[in-house]
Amino acid sequence: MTQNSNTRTRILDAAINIFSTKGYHNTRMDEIVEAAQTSKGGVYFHFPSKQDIFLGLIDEFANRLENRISASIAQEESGIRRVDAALSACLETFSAYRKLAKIFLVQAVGLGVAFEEKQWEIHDRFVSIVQQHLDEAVQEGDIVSQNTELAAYAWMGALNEVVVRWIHTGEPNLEQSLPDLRAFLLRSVGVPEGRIADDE
Amino acid sequence: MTQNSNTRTRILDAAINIFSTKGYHNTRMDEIVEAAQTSKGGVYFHFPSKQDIFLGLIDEFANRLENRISASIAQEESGIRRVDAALSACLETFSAYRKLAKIFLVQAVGLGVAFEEKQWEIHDRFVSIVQQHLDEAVQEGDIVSQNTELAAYAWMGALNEVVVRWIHTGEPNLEQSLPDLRAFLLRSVGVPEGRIADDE
DNA sequence: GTCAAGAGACCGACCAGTCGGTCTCTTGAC
DNA sequence: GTCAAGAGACCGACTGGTCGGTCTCTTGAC
Repeated sequence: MTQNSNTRTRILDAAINIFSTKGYHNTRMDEIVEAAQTSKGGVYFHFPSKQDIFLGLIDEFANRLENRISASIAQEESGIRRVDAALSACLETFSAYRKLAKIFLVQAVGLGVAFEEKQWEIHDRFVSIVQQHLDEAVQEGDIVSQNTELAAYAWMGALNEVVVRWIHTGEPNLEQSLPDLRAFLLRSVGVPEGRIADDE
Repeated sequence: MTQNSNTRTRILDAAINIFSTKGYHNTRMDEIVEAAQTSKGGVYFHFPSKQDIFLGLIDEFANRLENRISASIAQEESGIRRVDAALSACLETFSAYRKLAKIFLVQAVGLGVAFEEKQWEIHDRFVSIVQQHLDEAVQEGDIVSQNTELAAYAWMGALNEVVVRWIHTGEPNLEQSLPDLRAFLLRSVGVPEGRIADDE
C-alpha cells in the first residue's frame, strides 16, 4: 500500500536533490540514504531499485507536465491562444520544479539503451501534442502549410534548450523569456506578424 | 607524439562505436580493448584514461564542426546566404559523422559536473557564433530587432533536436530536411517570406 | 642493448543490493 | 485491560561482482 509514509517522501526528496545535481551514475544509494536520514533497508523497503526511483521521478514529472498542458489547452478556443496557454503552463511547470526538470531534461539523457526507450516514448508524446495542434492550425488557415512534424520537433528542441539554459544558469527567468519565446515560436510557423502582438 | 599508430586509430574507432551505442558509463574499457583488437596495455599506452578518450572525441568533433561552419560562412557575403552555408555545413558534418554526433549530442549529456563544464563551454561557442550573425543581420536590416540571444539558443535547440531525431531513427535524411528546417529557422527570426524562397 | 609498443594478469576501491534482525504499532481472544 | 501474536517499517553490516587502472613481462626493429 502506498501510504503516506514520511520516510518515503524523504527518500524521494533526497533522490530529487542528488540525482538532479550529480546525475544518475554519480549518485550513490548511500548518499540518498544519508540525505533522507534513513537506512539502506529503509530505501529498499520502499523502492525496488535505484533505477526504479529514477524512472519513477521522470514518469511522475512527465505526467504532471502533460496534465497541466492539456488542462491549459482545454480552456482555450482559438489556436494561438492555445499555444499561449500551453507555453505558459509549460514554462510555469518547469519553473516550479526546477530540479525535477533537470532530471527530466538533462540527467535522463545518454543513459544507454535501458533508459533511451522510455525517454523517446515520453518525448514522442509531447511531440505528438504539438504536431496535432499545428496541423489544426494549418487546417484552420492560421498558419501556412508546412512540415508540421519537423516544426513540432524544432519547437520541442527550442523550448528544451531555453529551459535547460535556465536550469543551468538560473536566468533569464523563464516567465520573462515567455514573450520573446512566444514571438519566436509563432513566427517560426508563419503566424502573421499582426497576430503575434495582440492576444485577442 | 601523435604518430600514425595503427593501434591508436583502432582504439579510437572502437571507442566511437561503443561509446556512441552504449554511452559513457555503460562502456567498459575491456570492450574497447577487445573491439580494437589490442590489450589493456595497448590502450593505456596511447591514452591516459577512459575519460580522456571520451573528451578527446568530443573536442575533436567540436573543432571539426566549428571549422567547417566557419569556413562555409567565410565563403559567403550576405547574411541569409551565410545562414544557408552554415546550416548546410552543419547538417553535412553531422550526417558524415553520425556516431561522433551521437556522442557529442547525446552521450555527453548528463554525465555530472565533471563533464558539464566542457559541455557548456563548447555549447556557448556555437551559440555565440549564431548570435553574432543574428546581430549582424539585425543591424543590416535583414531581420527585425529582437532578442537574439534567445533566438540563438532556440536555433541551437531546434537544430539539436532535429539532428538527434535523425541520429535515433535514421530519418528523415538530414539533407532532405534542410529546406524545411531552413524555412523554419529563417521565419523564426522574421526574415520576410519573399526572401526565404529564393537563394539569390 | 635499448626502447617504443603492446600483452594480459592482477589489484583494490567501489557500490547496488541482501538479509537477519529490531522496534513499534495493531489486533483480538480472554 | 492486557498480553500474545503478528505485521509493517526500518536498520546496517556484509557480500559478491564489477571495472578502471597498474605493473611486470615480451617482442621486434634498429
